[in-house]
Amino acid sequence: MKSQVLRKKRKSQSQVTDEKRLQEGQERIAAAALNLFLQNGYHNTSVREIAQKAGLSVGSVFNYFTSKEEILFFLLSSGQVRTEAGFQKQRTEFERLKQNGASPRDLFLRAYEQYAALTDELRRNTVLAYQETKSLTLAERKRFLEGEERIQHFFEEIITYGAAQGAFPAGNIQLKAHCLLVLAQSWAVRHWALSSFTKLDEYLEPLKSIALGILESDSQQTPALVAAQDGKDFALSREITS
Amino acid sequence: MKSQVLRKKRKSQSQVTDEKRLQEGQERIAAAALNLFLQNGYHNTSVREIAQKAGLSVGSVFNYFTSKEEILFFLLSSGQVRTEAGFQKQRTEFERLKQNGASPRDLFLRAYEQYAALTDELRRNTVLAYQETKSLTLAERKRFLEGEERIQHFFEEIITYGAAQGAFPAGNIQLKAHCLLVLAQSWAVRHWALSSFTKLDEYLEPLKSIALGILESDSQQTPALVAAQDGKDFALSREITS
DNA sequence: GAGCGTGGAATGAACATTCACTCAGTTCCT
DNA sequence: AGGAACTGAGTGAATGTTCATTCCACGCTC
Repeated sequence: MKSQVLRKKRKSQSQVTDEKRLQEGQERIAAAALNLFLQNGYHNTSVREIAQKAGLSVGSVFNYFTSKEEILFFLLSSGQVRTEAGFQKQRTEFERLKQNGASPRDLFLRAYEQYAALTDELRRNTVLAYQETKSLTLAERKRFLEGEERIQHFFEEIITYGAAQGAFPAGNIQLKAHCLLVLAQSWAVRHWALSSFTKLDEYLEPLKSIALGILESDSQQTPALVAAQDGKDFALSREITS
Repeated sequence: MKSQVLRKKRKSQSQVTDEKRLQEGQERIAAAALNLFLQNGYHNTSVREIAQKAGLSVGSVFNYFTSKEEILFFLLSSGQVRTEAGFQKQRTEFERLKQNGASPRDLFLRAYEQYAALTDELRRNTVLAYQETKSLTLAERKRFLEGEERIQHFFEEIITYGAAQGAFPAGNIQLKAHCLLVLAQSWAVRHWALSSFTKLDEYLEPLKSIALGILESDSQQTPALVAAQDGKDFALSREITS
């Protein structure tokens, strides 16, 4: 796959040419940067600190990346690349499972487990993504969000398949995919609020039944409106904030 | 309630003394800052820009806030303050609804609607919170996260009450509250992925049935494990990322 | 094996810029 | 007149990036 992730401009004359060495160096620098970014934020981390943590000089960092921002983009997109690769692998696996007569429900659970496992492994990258997407240039930000959309589409496909099989209702597929994604990602993003779950499995296990509930929810049948007898109440939220 | 949110050090001699004027000024500056922070991020926004947008000079900004960071904290915590105030108001309203024989289910829906409305109104603050919590000092960051926990507790209380009434199963209350919160907040945080929902209500309406599903999910009964016949598959997620 | 040339890689002082914050002076209002 | 509020040029510190220089591993020649 090479390193098509980065589109180098190579304007500086001194640049690492050996592909293997380049990749290893990038990985090392990025790993150091990830720690610092998560600890202090992107903007409060200087290139000097990154260089020091990576065991390099300031100048060398710029032999591996053309800018500080490129390090950030490297971190964010490498998470996506891995996730998409995972889904691609699943595509082929799905065919096999379908042959074995696996139900849409099982297919989904399988995919969800794997996505959750990935989010767990890339927990730090995910957090960084939520926090620092804004620090990218407009073009890179757009590219990144497109990747996120592609991931959501995977889930939409799975749900669509299940709906076509009549396994779950067809309504609001986009919303369902969104909710499923968000709940999985929240393991990373709001990890501080889930301290009672020490390991992913403890969180994932109950989450799976919630996820199935989402899949099977039929959003067409709206739940009865509450307190409809008292019109004033609905202005309360506005009142609060004025 | 005064403005206990901010603990001023007042080291500079020139400071706005009139309480009312102070608050109004802070509101105006903060409003200008919020726009800029969301557009360009906290660190890419200079105090000069904030001052200009607020129609003030640089120096004056520092008559209202002692530091740039204090503006950020003001924005983040004012969102929380409003949310908590909203919940407090609901507390009393709950008593009235209970008298009228409202079911726990209705109580919850009522609370959820209001929280969603608040999140919608404070959408910008919420996004900022997710992005820039890291830019606070450690002490302030801690204080902010404590506020978030308090909000989650409100939901836990509601669920606990409903469970005590036997309206929904009691398992994993913390998890349920977390999921409900996250899904509501995702309207703000992942708003770009929900472009097909133009108005909060379009999102909230189907979300409510999902939320009820979460409430009623019984996480004790774990869903049947998938592909249990093929042990290798469970290592795949690890394989993907190596 | 000694001496030399070559070029990829590492270095860190230097540069230009930006920015939060200050303060001496001014304006405004009563 | 007098104090509260405002002003904005100035300050010093910090930062991303550059580049002239150094380092070093290798192959070549004698």
